This record gives sequence, structure tokens and C-alpha cells, in this order.
Amino acid sequence: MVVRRAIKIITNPEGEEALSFIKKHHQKKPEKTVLHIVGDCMVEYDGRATSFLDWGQRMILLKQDGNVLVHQPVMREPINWQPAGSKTKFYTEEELFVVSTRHMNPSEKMKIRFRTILLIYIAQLRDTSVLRIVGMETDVVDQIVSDPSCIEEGLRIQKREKQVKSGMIDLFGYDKKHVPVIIEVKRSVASISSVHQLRMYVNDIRRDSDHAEVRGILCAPRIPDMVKHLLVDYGLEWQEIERKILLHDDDQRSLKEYF
Amino acid sequence: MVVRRAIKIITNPEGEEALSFIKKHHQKKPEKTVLHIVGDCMVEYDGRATSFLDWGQRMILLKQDGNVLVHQPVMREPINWQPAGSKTKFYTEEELFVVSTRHMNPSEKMKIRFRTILLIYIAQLRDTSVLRIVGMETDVVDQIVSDPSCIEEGLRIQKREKQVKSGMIDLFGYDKKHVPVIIEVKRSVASISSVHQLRMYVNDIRRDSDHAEVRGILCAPRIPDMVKHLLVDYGLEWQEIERKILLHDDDQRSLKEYF
DNA sequence: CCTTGAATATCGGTG
DNA sequence: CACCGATGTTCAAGG
Repeated sequence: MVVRRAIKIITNPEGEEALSFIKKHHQKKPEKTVLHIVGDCMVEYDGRATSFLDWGQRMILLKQDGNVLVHQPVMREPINWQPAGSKTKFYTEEELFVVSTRHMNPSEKMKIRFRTILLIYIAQLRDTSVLRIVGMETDVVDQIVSDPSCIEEGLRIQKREKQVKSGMIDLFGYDKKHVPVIIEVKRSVASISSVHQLRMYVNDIRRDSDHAEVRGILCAPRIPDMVKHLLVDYGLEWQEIERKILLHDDDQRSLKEYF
Repeated sequence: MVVRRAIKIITNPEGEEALSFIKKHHQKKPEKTVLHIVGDCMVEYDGRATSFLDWGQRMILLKQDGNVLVHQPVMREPINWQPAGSKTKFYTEEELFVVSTRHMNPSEKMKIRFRTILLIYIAQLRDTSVLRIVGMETDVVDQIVSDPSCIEEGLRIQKREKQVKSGMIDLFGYDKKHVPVIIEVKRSVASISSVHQLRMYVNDIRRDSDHAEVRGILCAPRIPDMVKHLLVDYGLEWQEIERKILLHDDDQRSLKEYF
């Protein structure tokens, strides 16, 4: 069944026209409508930061949850925005159409003044679908727990998520010589801060246990040379692990069908 | 169909209509035009991850730089997207209008199939303005330099951006008892890694100077309790600072004028 | 080109 | 509500 829901459009309106158009179609139930404006505007923002954006042609999107996005013709990110829960008012000021948005906690406000408006549309969109991410990554921690030999022969894992002073150790165990082993797992690229983290854990365990020797292993899909050098400096070890992705059968079928 | 000089609009087109509309107005110079589609669609994505999004009414934005955003009626983030540099093709498949986007390195593809289209517009937008943000971290550093007493009475700043082994110290000076003081400034929320950083700097200075005592102060607008505890553990200090915005005269005027 | 760190990060899960 | 960790993070700066 094809459902065609209402969309209201106005092109090239003057300020007052735009205002009455929005008052008529948006103000009643803004929590059910999206509003899109294309036009030449300038933007002021004050809140967590403060910014000014001079005149230019942009696309403004007001969503049902109060999000307001100001998109330039390039870039993935909006150049300005207001977070969900923001309240928006519309008015004219010196014949210019103004969109003014406020948010509480954190306190933020954004003001968009339009010099020219090319298009406004207002629509009640319905979308109940949720994204299914099917490339379920096999949990590396699970993988190591179920088969510690993938890290090293004779390794026994004793605990996962072991709390120590500096934070939470991903995996804790002992090697075949009964030396304590700390394993820090990173999902993507390991960074220098991962090394610091691991180093702190090793120190914590060294202090708290009677073992003079404590090993630390950093596990990640990719470990830059810089990080490896630092690991060597601190007497730590590493293991580059592969990310395994499991697809469900029906997703396999879908993938083949669509691409 | 309503046509204006700077923006082309079509409403409620069938698949073939939509296709010829886009071929006519977009395909010539996609690097100069933005394209926006509102309609009932489903989205498949495969690349760094893999995902499926079932039918629903969404807003699709193709930007001049190849970015493609799929926006649901809620949320600040696009539910699906393709990065800048992506190439997009349009065609019909079993009478459905399809937008297919590819990106190289990393290899990613996204396919949007439309069941119903409410609106398409194509526009050549011009926006040369850049965002001016005021209230940067350097301002906080400036603030402390110009008035060290905002941190502590008797504090003297000797150097900013002092290079040590582990990195760059934001501010270095001495307190009223001539004890070296290292100040690490964070623009927003301080994290545990900030503590590690500061701790390394303190150790560096302790090693390189003859002072047995070296103080380290973490300055940030917000410091979580966890981080404070860690600071206490390591004998470090902190100061929650307020972001003061130093505005240029014209910005002052703007702020006063607009808010 | 690679790497690093910041962000008005956003967003979801957990206590 | 606060905090923490992941993100298909994105983005800009620096080597």
C-alpha cells in the first residue's frame, strides 16, 4: 500500500509569507512535523561555544525531536545545530525572517536570519524502522576467553572486567609460568593512551600482588608503529588480532540480492 | 512542477519522472548542486559495517562534495550516510527509483530504493562563509597568563607551551613558595588521559629539575568525579574554570544585537 | 599520506 | 541524572 502523506511547500516567500505559512502548517504540532528551509541566511550561536556564520545559502532542517541542523552545501556535519529538545520560535525582524532556537541544560541558543528564502516545506513523516547492523563483530574478549591459546599457548584467563585502581582491566589471567597477564583489548586502532592505560594496570597489579613480574598485552586490529615502540619502551607486549564478522543467513541472502 | 531560477522542484513524481528530472537538472554538474529527496525508502549499506534499514519516510541530502545523508524525522545524526568523494548513480529498478552511491578507500556502498517520493529539489547553493568560533582553549591559557591569581594567589607563569619529553606543557610556572607548577588546560571535559598526561609532565620536570616537589594542576570547565579521584591518588590538583569568552568588538556588537 | 587529538562531538547503556 | 565507552565517529592540524 502506498501512503501519500501531506507535504506543504512554498517557494520564494517574503518574510511575512514564510511566517504565516509556518504558523499555519507547523506551529500546531511541531513534535510531529519536520520543517525544511532553503535560503540565504546568517547564523549566531551561543552555548557550549560561541560562533558567527556570515551570509550564505544553506539548508535548515528542524526535526520532530527539536533537533535543528544548519547544513552548508558541503561537509557531512552541520555547520551549526541545536540539540534534541530545543524549542524554536519564528518571527520577522526588520522584514527579515528569523528562526530562533533555545535549549535548556546545557543552555544554548541559535538564531538564523534569512535574507532570501528559496523554499520551505513542512511534512509529517512517519518512520518506525530501526537500523539493523548485521556485520555483528564477534566479541574479541569472548573469543579470547573461549580460546586463550589464540593469544599464547598455556594462557589461562581468570577474570574479565577486573577492577583495579586506575580503571577496569579487560582480561586478567596467568601464563604457563604462573606470571600474571593483563590484556587490554581495543576494538579498532590502538593509541598511545591505550599504552598508558595498560601500563597503569600493570603497575597496579604489581603493587597489589606479590609478583615482581607482571605482563601486559595490548590486543587490537591495528597497532601503529609509534605505539609499538612505546610498548617496547615500557616492556609491554602486543598482539594484532583480526576482526571477524558473522552474518546471519537471511542477511547473507539480502546482501547477495541487493548488491 | 514548479520551476524557479535558482531551485528546481518536483512533487509526487513516479520513478521515471524522478529519474528524468534528476538527469535534466543534476547530472550535468553534480559538484555544483545539492539534491534533496523526501520519500518512503529503504536503505542498504555495506562498507566499514553492514546495515539494513526497512521502509520509512526520510529526507535524503546529496551535497556538492559527494556526501550523502539519510535523515530520519528524529535524531541529530543521519541514520545512514556516505562520505565526501562518493559517486552517486540514479536509475529505476522494477519501477522503483534508486539512488546508489559508491565510495573508494574505504570501499563503501549505499543503495536507497524509493517506494514513494513526496518531493525532490535541486539547487545550486553558494556559501563561501566560514564559521568563526570564539572562546578557544588558547583564550583560557591567555586568561591565566594575564591573571595567574585566578588559579592561585602568588602564582607566576614562566612559560607557555614548554616542551618536555612526554609532550607539550600548556603552562609552566612557580607558586609563591617557588615550587614548580605545571598546568594542563582542557577546553571541555577532562578525561583520565588528561591525568596521565599531566602526571607524565610532572615526572619529567621532577627528573629534569632539582626540585623534589613539583605540582600539577588540571584546569577544565568540567572534571568528572572519577578523574578527581585519580588526581587525588596521584597527588595532583585541579581547578574547575569557567569558559570566559573574549569577544572582538564587532562580535560584542553582534551578540548584543542578536540575543 | 598517515597519525593524533578535539568536538557545541552524539548516542546508547548502566548504576 | 551522571558517567563511560563506542562511533561506518568526522574534522582539522601537524609531521
